[in-house]
Amino acid sequence: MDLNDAFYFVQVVEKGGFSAAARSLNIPKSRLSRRVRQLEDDLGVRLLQRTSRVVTTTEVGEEYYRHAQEALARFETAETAVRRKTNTIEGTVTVSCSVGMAQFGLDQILPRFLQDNPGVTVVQRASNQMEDLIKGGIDVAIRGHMDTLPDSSLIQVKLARVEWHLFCSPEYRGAIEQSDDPAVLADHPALVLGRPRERHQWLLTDYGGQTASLPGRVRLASDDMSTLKNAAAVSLGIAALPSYVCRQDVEAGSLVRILPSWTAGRPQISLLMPSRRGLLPAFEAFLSFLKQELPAALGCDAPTATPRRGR
Amino acid sequence: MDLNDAFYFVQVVEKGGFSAAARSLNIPKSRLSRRVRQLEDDLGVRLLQRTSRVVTTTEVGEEYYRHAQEALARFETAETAVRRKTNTIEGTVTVSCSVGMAQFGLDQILPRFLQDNPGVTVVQRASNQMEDLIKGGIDVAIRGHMDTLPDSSLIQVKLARVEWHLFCSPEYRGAIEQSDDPAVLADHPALVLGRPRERHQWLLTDYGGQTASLPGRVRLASDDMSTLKNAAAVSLGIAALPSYVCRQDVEAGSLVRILPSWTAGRPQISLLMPSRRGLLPAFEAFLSFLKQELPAALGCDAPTATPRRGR
DNA sequence: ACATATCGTTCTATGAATGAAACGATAGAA
DNA sequence: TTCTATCGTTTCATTCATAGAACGATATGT
Repeated sequence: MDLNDAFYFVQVVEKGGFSAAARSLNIPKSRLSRRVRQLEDDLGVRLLQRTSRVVTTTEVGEEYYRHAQEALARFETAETAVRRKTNTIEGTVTVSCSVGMAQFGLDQILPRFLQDNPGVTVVQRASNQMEDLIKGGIDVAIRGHMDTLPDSSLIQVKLARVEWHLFCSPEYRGAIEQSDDPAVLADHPALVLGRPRERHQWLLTDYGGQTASLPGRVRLASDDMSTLKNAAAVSLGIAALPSYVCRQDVEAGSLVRILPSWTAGRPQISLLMPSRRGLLPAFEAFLSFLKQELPAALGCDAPTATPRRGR
Repeated sequence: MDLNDAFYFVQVVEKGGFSAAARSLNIPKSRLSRRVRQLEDDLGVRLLQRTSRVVTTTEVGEEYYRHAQEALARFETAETAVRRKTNTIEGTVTVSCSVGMAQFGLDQILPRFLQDNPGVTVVQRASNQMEDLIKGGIDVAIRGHMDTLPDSSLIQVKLARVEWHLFCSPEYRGAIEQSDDPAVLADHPALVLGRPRERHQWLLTDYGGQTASLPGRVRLASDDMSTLKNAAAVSLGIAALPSYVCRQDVEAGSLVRILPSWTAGRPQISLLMPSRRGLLPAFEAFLSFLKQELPAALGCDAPTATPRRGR
C-alpha cells in the first residue's frame, strides 16, 4: 500500500481527470495513470471508470475518496504545524546546566531572553550531575570542563573561559598572614566542591604560568557552590570557586579573594547539543543569545575560541 | 513530500526505534533510516534525536507524530471500508435497461435477487434511449440488438436470443382471413415501436430461413412496448413485440400470435459494462444472477453464446 | 467530412530508491 | 578491562519506478 497513490487518486478525483491533475501537480500523467491503477490493484477494486473523455468515481471509489481526503487533510495539518514552528520563534528549549551556572550565570540573562522572545518557553534542568542529553530530551547543556571533553557524538561549542579563585571572608583574611605565597596557606580549612579525596589540594597557576599545589583540611564538601560560598562568608575556611559565583559578594564586601595572582583553574565553558541539523528558530535564538550574553555575564568579555565540530 | 516517509516515521516512534520498526515491518532498517532522514530534510527540522542506543522524539517530532498518526488511522479506515465492500456482498448496483425489459423481464426476477442479497441495493434506470454508461455511473446495461454491437470499449456479454412475434387481439384475428402467408396481412394497421419510417414494413423470417416483408399502415408509434401491447389488445391493429412481453396476455387470452411460423426478428440480449476488472462482489452476484435467471424469464431456456471480450 | 485538440494508456531508455553487508558507537556481561 | 550484542548509519551493485513520446479513441471546430 503506497500512501502516495492515495494522494494521486484524490487529486485525480478533485481535478476531475488525469490530465487536469497532472497539469496541476506538474507531473506527467503517465505517473498518475500508473499509480492510480496500482492503487486499484492493491485494493482489488475499481475506483474510477474511465473513457478517453470522462472519468467518474465508482461507488467504492467515492467512499475511498472521502476517507482518503480527510486523511490527507490531517497530513496537511501535521505539516503546517511543523512549518509554523520552523518559521516563527516559538517552542520549548530545554537547557541543562549546573546549579551554580543557573544561579550566577543564566540567572542574570535568562529574563531578558524570555522578554525578547515571548513565544519561547525555557525549561531549565539545573543539576550538578551531567545528564544524558538524548535520553533526557535536553536540547543543550552548558558545562564547564578543564581539559578537552571526551569526543562523544555531541556537538561542542566553546563559549568562554572562566577563572576559579580562592575566597574567604574579610574576617578570616584578617586573621591570617598576608602573603602571595601559597605555601603560607597550607592546611587551612577547605570548603570543597564535589566529593573530596583523601588528601585534598588545590592546583594553582599564576599568571606567569607557574604552578603550585595548596593542600587543605576538608571541612565541608558540597555539590552546591552557593553553600560553599556562604560557608566561606561566615569564615568557615577557604573556598575555590568560579569568579562569577563570588563577584557580587566581593563587591558587597562579604568575601575577599586571596592569593590574587593565582588562579585555581581556568575551565572552559562549552555548550553541548545532540545535533546541529534541523534546529528550531527558537533554539537557534537561544543559542545565539547564550553565545552573545553568557560570556559577559560570567565576567569574561569575549569567547575564547571558535566553534568546533565534534564527532 | 513523500507520505510513506510519514508512515515510516510513525512506525519508528511507535516501535521505539529503527531496528524494532524494521523487524516489525520486515523491511531493512537502512530504508527506515534514509526515509526518516528524508522526511526531516523535507520538513527542515529534526524529528528524532538518536544515539546508537536511544531514539527520542523532539518537541516538533512529537507534534508531527500526533497528527500523522491520526492521518494514518484515517487511511486505515478508508482501506477497511473498501475491503469490507470487496469481501461482502453489499453495495449498490446500477442497471440500465429498456422499459420493456424492466416491465416484462427484470420485473419477474429482481425481487428474488433482492431477497437473496439483503445487503445489495439495485438502482434501475429504465429508459428506451441508450445512455452513456460511464457518464451515467451505470454498472451494467441490458440491451437488445439485431446485429453485432459497435465495438466500443465496453465489455459485452451475450445473454439470450429472444423472438419477436406478431400479435393482435382474438377479435381482430377473427375478423381477418386465416392464413400463414404474410402477403394476406399486407397494409393492416401497424402498432410500431420507436419512430416510424415513411414506408413501414416488418421483416419476417420463417423457421426454414425464408424471409418476407410485411408492409403496414402505421397507426401508433411509441417507445413503450406496453402501450403497443395494450393497443393491440383493444384491436387497434397488429404489433410486433418480443414474445416475453406478450406471454402473459397470450396465456390470458387477450392477445393471440398471428403468422405463427414467422418471426419478426431474433435480437440478441446482451449485457454491457464498462470494465471487468475490480468488480464488487455485489456486482458479480448481480451479474451471475442475470446470466442464470434472465434467459428463463424471457422464455429462452439457454444462453445462446459464450461471453466475448470487447475492444 | 475532415482536421485538430485532448483524453487516458502504453512503451522504453534512464536515473533514483533499494537491500545486504560493512561500519562505528555504545551498553551490558564475563 | 575485553568481548559480544545491538544500535543507527553508510556504502554500492541491482532493481524498479519514472519521464516523455507515441498511441488509439473521442469530442469539437471548420
